Amino acid sequence: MNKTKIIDVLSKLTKQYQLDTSLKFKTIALNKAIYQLKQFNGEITSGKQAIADVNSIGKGLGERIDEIIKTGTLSELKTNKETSIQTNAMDELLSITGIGPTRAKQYIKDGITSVNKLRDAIKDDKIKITHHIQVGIDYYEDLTHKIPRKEIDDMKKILNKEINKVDKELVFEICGSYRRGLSKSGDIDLLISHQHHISNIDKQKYLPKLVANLKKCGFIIDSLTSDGAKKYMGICRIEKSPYARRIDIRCVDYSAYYTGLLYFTGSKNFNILVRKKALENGYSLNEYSLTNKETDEKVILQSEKELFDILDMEYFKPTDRDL
DNA sequence: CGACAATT
DNA sequence: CATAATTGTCGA
Repeated sequence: MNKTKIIDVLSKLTKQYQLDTSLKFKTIALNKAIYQLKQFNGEITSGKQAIADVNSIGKGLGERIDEIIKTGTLSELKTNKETSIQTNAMDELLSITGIGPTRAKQYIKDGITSVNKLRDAIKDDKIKITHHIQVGIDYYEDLTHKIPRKEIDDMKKILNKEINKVDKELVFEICGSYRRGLSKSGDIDLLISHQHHISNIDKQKYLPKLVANLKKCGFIIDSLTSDGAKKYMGICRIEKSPYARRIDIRCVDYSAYYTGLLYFTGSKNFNILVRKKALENGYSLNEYSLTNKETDEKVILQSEKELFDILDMEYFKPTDRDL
């Protein structure tokens, strides 16, 4: 009860912070603190107690929590209509892919406060936009919908067929929340590699070839990137589905396949856990490699399981990584 | 080309 | 102090 109120007020404060790009890192810190407050099971009785019991809360936030407990709000929180219009506009504009804080702020200054107003401004030739933003607007409604697992199962068949057409020995996996077994996903996160190319896989042009095939068969219907040999971002759709979907494809050297698989499967919290475990065991881990810090040697993994063994931790199935 | 924006 | 790499856009 008490905690919810505090989170509620602090959430309003982050939205207000978002309007000022110079407060970028304060916003990040505040969001981190809100996340920790949500994780914390228990009452918040004072700022002092919050500092002691909850991670990511320091002196400044402690004082703010005391103020919220005492007055129910924060004096720095603006309540005027203008600010609330701006925070809502910021939320909506930032939800368009291709628009970040800098552009959103500029648009709001120009009186563009919603997706529809942005559409009008483009139609009336008032502003210029990137291709990425155009695609973000074109598919805005579609992309608000989550993807049912069954639909990705169907996509997997198409992907398997087209990947095989490029090269029979390519390996691939759909990562992200799909691999973690969730019933819905925000996008499709595809990782591809090839056992015989331990480095410079991009020279083989597997990714551009695959993208060309996926366009030809009608699966990919629009693109956010075009020339990349390592990373592709675009829009896809299967006939049965009422909505277009976001797809990301990464092509990595086989030497980085299993670290990439781990990284792109997540979850974010699980990755943090494994990286920490790696450090404790004298290794550093990122999406590209597992490196022994003593010898500076990179371990070329042959499976995910091998990574868990080296780090002396029990194997986590993908479906157990949703922390 | 380099600086900047945005994404993951 | 604040993740790093990839890609796209714009202006000199």
